[in-house]
Amino acid sequence: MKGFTGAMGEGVRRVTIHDVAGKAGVSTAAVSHAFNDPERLRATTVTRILDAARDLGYAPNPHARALHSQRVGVLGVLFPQPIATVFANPFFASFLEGIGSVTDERGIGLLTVTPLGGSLERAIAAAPVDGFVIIGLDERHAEVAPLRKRGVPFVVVDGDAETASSVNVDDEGGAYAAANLLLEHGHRDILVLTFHAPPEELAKDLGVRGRRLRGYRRAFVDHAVALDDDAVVRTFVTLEGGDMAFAKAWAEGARPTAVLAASDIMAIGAMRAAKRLGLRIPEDLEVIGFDDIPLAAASDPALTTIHQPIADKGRVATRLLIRELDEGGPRERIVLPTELLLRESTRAASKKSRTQRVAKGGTEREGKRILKAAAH
Amino acid sequence: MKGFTGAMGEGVRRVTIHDVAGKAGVSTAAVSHAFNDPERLRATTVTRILDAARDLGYAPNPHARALHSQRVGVLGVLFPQPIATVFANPFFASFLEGIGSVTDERGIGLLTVTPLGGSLERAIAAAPVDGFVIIGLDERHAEVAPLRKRGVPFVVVDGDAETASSVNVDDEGGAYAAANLLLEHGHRDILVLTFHAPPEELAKDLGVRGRRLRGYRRAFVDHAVALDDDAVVRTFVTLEGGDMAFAKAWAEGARPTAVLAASDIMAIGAMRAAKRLGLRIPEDLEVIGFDDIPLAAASDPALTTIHQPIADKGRVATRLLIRELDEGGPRERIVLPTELLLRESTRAASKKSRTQRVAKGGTEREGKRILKAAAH
DNA sequence: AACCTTTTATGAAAGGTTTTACCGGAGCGA
DNA sequence: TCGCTCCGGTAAAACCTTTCATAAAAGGTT
Repeated sequence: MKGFTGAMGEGVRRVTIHDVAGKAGVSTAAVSHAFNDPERLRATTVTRILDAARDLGYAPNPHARALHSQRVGVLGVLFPQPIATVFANPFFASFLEGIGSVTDERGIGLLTVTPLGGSLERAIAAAPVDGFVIIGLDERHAEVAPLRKRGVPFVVVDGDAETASSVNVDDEGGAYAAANLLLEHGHRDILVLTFHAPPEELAKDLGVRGRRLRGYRRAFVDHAVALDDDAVVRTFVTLEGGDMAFAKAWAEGARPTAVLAASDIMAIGAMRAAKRLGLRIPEDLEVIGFDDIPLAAASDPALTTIHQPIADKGRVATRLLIRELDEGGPRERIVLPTELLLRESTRAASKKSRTQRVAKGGTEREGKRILKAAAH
Repeated sequence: MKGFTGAMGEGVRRVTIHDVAGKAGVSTAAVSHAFNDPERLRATTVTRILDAARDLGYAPNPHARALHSQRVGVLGVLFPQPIATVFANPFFASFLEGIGSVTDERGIGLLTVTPLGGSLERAIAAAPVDGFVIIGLDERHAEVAPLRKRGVPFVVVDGDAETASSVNVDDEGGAYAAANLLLEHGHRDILVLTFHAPPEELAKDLGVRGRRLRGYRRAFVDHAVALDDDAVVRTFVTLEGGDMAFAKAWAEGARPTAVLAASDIMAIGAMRAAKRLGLRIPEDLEVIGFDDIPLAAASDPALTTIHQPIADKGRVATRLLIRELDEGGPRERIVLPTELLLRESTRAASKKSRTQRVAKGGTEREGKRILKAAAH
């Protein structure tokens, strides 16, 4: 860890508990008590101390406090990618919003932790936090393992964990519903857009990518439709990635009548490419995404997609972590429901409500029930 | 500060430098040296210590390190509002992206700090950071003043500061350009949407709001057009705020031919209301925003606006702060340029490039030059 | 072998807080 | 008056690391 090396701005030594004790004519212990357990002291003494503290502008040193209590009141959110890309991604924005709503109400700080000089492990070691929410990284990941050893509690989101709590959404069920919709519409030539992943995940269809792909595949099997390997394309989780992937497939002669994208942003990219090629959506091409990012509703046409409760994932994970920190609560595996959201990029099949539930999903309320049920 | 109270997850006492020293048969000082200044030790000793450390899974305690060195390697970003609203706001997302790009490359952590139980002051006191980037808060703000006393360096963004560096954009110039465009298009009945602000700022037209309003007013004066007080409406910086404000003005009989909004999101809200009322944009109503958030380009019609380099503000502020921390660099006042971006919510006036520069603005490169120039 | 100079390693202090154990005194009942 | 409890407060240890001054070891000279 490099960080800063130079000297402090001004030479103003910070006022410490000793200064306050001196001014108030008491011991440092008394000052500490005045702040943390005023009952133990005579009322007059307390006010005398508090007055002195205010005059001096005293505030307890967070580092000293943390060192002693082994608690800083800060939670780390561990991302596998540079922070700039994190904040540029609306998915993470929603996720952080969920986490933030909990930390805020508990008066806890939020530290974003990203690879330090390429190494997540170093970043983890240097982070002054009480626990981690880990997103999109498997517990088995080499960089994460040391956490266990250090005894720092963590919760895994969008990943599997044996030794820690985990929060996931029903990726497979959502993917099944998405593929099922297109197959029911009669499509037989569907382009599947999925994303890049580390080799070990690819090999075993692990992680989010694997689960979604499994859902797609299961629907194809149930409809007795073959899913050609050529029809499954891996690309980047960006608008450009989706655009390129569709354009490339088209250029190579593919003529899909529908697109099944494992992420909204790729779906929107594919729509852009399709429109450029003169295709009408949904008349010539039906498109369905995954995630329901804010842009999905605003895109043209509005994107039919699988909604997943992104902010809720953050909220649930954070509550779990805090409980583990506070009470050493039990490990849990939470799976939140997903939901099919019919918008304009697919043809209306019935005159039912535009928002219909996925068979395997459920309402948000059910999601909370799942959480509660699992809590015992 | 409440935070956690309970016991640590497992009883596994963390491995300390003493454990490593014991295992390697050396003193704790030697272990410290092995990590921080290996040259001082014999090579064989170093490897022996490092091996022991690895076996034990040792990592230096960040809190102890921070306490001793008076440095944690974490920067705080101070927001005047709950964290959930922060991450929900694309403006802040861009801003954080800029900050993050710098902290990341320096291996520094990023802590978001928001009011703790309603009090920013308490949040500030409890935050384990080396310095703050303060956004949208005046240095004179009662909650911020204690920072000075505590000797924690900070940089103010979108606010004025006497005793600290500040980073702002040319709000007034941008606003002038926006108003000027509409006035040149011949509009005489313009609805101005501005936002709520604390009373003291309102009174003196301080802060971002004041500067933008000043720019609008100056243009009106230059065009010898009166700006009626009724035509300046204060509302919330949300889509709903802009929608409501326009609808209300309309309901009260106002029939503006153009809208001058001090923020994109309000402009988009106003467009929504106008479309609902059957107005065509830009034929019946020209609209211009401010900020150039991502949504501005995606809205329908695409919003003409004043671009401000949001991410750059974050980057510049962070570099300034780090320099002050490292070298105690001098205070600076940076003003970054703004830029008029012509899109679809205003009528095309000429066949020139769709992006044209504001007289008082400049390119990004010029922005950097300003920074550099000011650095001496 | 004695002495000097480097090199290598250590002891102890410092950094600021919280907390445990304890102490002196006051009040009270016997 | 003795002995007990309770109150208000304090001393000192503990949290873990880094660093300064210094000691010990190693190596080289005479």
